Amino acid sequence: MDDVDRKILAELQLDGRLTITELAERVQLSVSPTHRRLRELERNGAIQSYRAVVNPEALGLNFEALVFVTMGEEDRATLLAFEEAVARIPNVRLAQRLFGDPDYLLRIVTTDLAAYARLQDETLSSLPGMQRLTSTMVMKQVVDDRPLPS
Amino acid sequence: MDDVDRKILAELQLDGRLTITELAERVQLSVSPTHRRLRELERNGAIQSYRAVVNPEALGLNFEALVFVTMGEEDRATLLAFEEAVARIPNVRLAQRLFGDPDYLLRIVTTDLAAYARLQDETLSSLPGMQRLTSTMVMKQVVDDRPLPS
DNA sequence: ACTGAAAGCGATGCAGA
DNA sequence: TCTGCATCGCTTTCAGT
Repeated sequence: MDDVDRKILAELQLDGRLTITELAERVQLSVSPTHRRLRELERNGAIQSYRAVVNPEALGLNFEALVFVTMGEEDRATLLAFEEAVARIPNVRLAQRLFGDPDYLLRIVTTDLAAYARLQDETLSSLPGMQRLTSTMVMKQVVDDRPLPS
Repeated sequence: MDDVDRKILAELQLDGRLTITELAERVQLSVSPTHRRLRELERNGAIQSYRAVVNPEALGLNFEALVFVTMGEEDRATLLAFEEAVARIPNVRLAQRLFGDPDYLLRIVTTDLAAYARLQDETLSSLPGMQRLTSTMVMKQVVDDRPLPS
């Protein structure tokens, strides 16, 4: 992991479909070693995947909420069951376990407020071990899933 | 935006470097119309960009925190100044304005706790209009920036 | 570990239905 | 709007330094 590798990661976070030819020009190296470095970054897990960034509104997903979860039981089995249940809900884009209170943050997208209300009532509020939910509507994306800093 | 377009978006969220040839097979169409549809999805903004998903640890970014921000002043000019200042901090991966309290959520990555402490003291705690910060360390990614649901 | 070249394969554009 | 084809460029591998 030298400066060239870091530059490759930076460029591919900005444009994940860069051709190796173009990438080679940007890192000032010929095609072969650029190709070799890229494959190695993929192999060793520095590059986890490639993704198209899709506009949620194009899919009619116009509503986003953050949910703060406080757990009632904190034993290992309950947390595992909670986390597996959360991972099975497709509307959950991000779920993080936190230190302190709340125990979890969930980032959730739905088509609209009504769909969210249904999701909370039918699914979220009966997650295993969950004691209390506090949810907040997102008004605006100020910084929207930016690349990692160098 | 028909079912084929939705399928294209779903596939490219799973693998943003799919070749058009491979994509065409997955959506059961020949290469030309698949190509045409893809370019149209890019042109109309349904596909906003392509990204390599990089493992933060590969770049030594081992620390993540969530910061809840309560504003002291809420006039338009102050909020604008706050949002612009936040957007200029490279460690901020996500910033959202929320309804209710807190006013903003920030998702922040740094190399370690010490670097975060420095960032909070030197930068975050003097953001324009900011009244109060509450920060929480992230213990674990349960669901890590998943594709949008279909 | 990089350079340069050769071969295979995909992207892109076009004719025809 | 689709299929099928032709051209061009990129990816991938390999010999040489």
